[in-house]
Amino acid sequence: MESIMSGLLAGSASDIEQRRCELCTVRPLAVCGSVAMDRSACLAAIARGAQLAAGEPLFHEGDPAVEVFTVTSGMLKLSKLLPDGRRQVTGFLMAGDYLGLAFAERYICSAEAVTPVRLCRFARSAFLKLLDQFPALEKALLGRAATELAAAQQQMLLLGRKSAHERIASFVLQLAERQATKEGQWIDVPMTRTDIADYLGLTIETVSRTLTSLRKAGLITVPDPHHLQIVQRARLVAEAGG
Amino acid sequence: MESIMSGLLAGSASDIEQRRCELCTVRPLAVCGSVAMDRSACLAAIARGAQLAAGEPLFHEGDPAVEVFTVTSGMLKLSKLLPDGRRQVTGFLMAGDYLGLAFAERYICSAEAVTPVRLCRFARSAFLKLLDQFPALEKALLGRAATELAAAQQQMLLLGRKSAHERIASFVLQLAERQATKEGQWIDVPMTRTDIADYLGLTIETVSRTLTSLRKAGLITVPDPHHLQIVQRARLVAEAGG
DNA sequence: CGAGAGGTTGAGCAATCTCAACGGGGGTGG
DNA sequence: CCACCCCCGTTGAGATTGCTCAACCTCTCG
Repeated sequence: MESIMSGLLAGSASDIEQRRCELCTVRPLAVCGSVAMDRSACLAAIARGAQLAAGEPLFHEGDPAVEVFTVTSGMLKLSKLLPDGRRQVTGFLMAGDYLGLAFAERYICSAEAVTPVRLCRFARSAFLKLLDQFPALEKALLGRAATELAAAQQQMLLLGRKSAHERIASFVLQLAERQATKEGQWIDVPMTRTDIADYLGLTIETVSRTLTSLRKAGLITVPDPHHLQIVQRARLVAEAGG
Repeated sequence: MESIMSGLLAGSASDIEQRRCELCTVRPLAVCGSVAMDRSACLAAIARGAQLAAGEPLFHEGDPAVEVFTVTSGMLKLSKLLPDGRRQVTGFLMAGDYLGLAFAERYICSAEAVTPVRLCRFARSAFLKLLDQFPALEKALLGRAATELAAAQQQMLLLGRKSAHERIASFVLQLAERQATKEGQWIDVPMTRTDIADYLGLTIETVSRTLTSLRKAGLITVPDPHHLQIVQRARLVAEAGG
């Protein structure tokens, strides 16, 4: 249970290994941040572990939101669909992220595993009770929501006003940032070109072409479709256009 | 103070008139919803009234977030800028809306009055204290954040995947919905074509042309640039593409 | 009365999409 | 074990949507 707390309260990506939920996995837990709590009360929240294979859906847009989740490893994508099948990926979630905003009655988007995923699942009702017991958790959640809102606005700026080159450059930089990559290190790209396209509001062909163009211009290298490396960070930042 | 509470707790747009903040305006208050509260404690929050003329900025992206606000009348727009001046409007706020998410140290976007605006302003520190005193307020805020997040995701879908026609049709329907317009009633369009374009990720020319095209197709009428009317709702919904 | 802001319309252009072909890798079934 | 298929990614050529540039109109405000 502490891990949920720490997952929500801790921000840095460096201690991901220590965030695994002890109710869900076997891994013992590290210190639990600043929240004082009654562990047995927490245990009452009937958390359960869960795993998803790559490509497996967790829930669909419009399903009743009976559970909330925290990701302990792997990557998920959130998406929305238009009736004719056009898709918009609204975000990628990684270890430590929270899923299924506690106050909507139904999920507002679909969630699907990009890589194999491990998570903690909680009955929503139990989670809501937990919020009452631990005000600090509620504050953390509010902070999380604010962060997500800021990210959403940034993405609106990208989708509404940036060119394909700028979108791809921004995306690469964002990937690097979330992985705390140092200059020259490999960056993991777990998602497919289709996922990237649906995230950036482009087609897969444009994603592919633009990556090729950045590669040919010497800003990045792309050893295989699921790895890349930033070669000229400054020029890539310029290409990202703010 | 009750009005802030009710502004945050009440959802429906129908009682806007009863939401005016009594600390800021002269209007007496209606019932205050479900929150028990100590009024004098609330008054301690040093709320102040404020007015803005159309076009006047309230704050800019990146400014230290020393105050939070609730809108009591008029319309505001939120926007983000790229270094070269491209703009994305991330939302329009109306009476009852909340401004300046309490947990960020700096404003993540700029706010500017579209029409003359009245609002309540609170020192952020006082507002945060208030949150501690009234857990229900915090819950309401969390609910607000969830709603905004859902709207943001919907907007990402629009920006990433919808055509110009679909964007305009969606926008018109959204305007009608927020004004609780009945079929055939006039819809107010307080913002300029530039604002609409920056909200929908289009140019003003495309906005203008597309509205003309919807008008010529008989789906709407546009008596003047700041008013319109839905004539064939079903076809407009179809045009909005989900 | 002139200037400027906001809006509409037209013509041409270009970024991005669509359609199509092709190649590699992995899983599956014969 | 191998052939086949399917998914994923890349590349090319042509089509199209929406942008750019430009003219013009109306209304408001000095």
